[in-house]
Amino acid sequence: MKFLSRPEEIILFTILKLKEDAYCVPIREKASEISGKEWSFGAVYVPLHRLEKKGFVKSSFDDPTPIRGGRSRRIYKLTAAGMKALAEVRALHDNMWKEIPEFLAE
Amino acid sequence: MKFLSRPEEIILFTILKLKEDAYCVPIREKASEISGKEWSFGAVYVPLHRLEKKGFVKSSFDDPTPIRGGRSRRIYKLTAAGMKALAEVRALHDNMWKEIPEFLAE
DNA sequence: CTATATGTTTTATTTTGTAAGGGATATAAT
DNA sequence: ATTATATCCCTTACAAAATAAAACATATAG
Repeated sequence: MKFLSRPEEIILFTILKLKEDAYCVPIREKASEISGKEWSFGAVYVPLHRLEKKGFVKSSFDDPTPIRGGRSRRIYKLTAAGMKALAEVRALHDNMWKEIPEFLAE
Repeated sequence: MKFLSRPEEIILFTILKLKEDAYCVPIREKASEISGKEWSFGAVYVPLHRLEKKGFVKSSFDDPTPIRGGRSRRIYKLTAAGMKALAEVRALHDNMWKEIPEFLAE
């Protein structure tokens, strides 16, 4: 197996959706929203670091003077490789399920 | 997170597809076919046992006199809970991706 | 100068994934 | 009969990943 794990997939996906605002706090919120489950910070950070190590995301501290307090934000962006990995896992799922009628999903 | 892992999903899915013939050897073959990657026996067995422990599959030795040699086969079947878990993960994926245009997947 | 809001990061534990090898039994070949 | 071969099951030991919980950092408000 060399596919993205499910948490990795969800995290990459939220980064894709959040665009400019993809830093830890909203990533965690959006991931919770999408999946309907609570995500701890560790559940976001640890995979995120791994994804960066693998070259699937790239990060930068994009905000030298934050508006309200707290440290500057580390913004994440998908790389081309990350995009490809996401697409791969999407295609896997779509191919798997495409012949199975919907009612099995309920 | 409480979703099926990706290997768990794929294994449950192959059991669903194989119906009566869902024992280890063909499960492994079909999983390889679906995912396009090699699966070791351990990669099938260990998750399979875990799935049984959790009540997502049920197994029985269904073949007292095998045709060609070897031991009798352990046949796996999805339980209602397994079906539900599979459907849940399918729905998660479908909801996630439904608004994202196809071309992002290529 | 303390409290609060906002974010990041690490650590320790549990869970999961994988490769490699061992054991069992029925038929085929000699 | 004895050996070989084909099928299949199962375990174990190691590696990787997921998660919860807590620690750390700093800008602004009072």
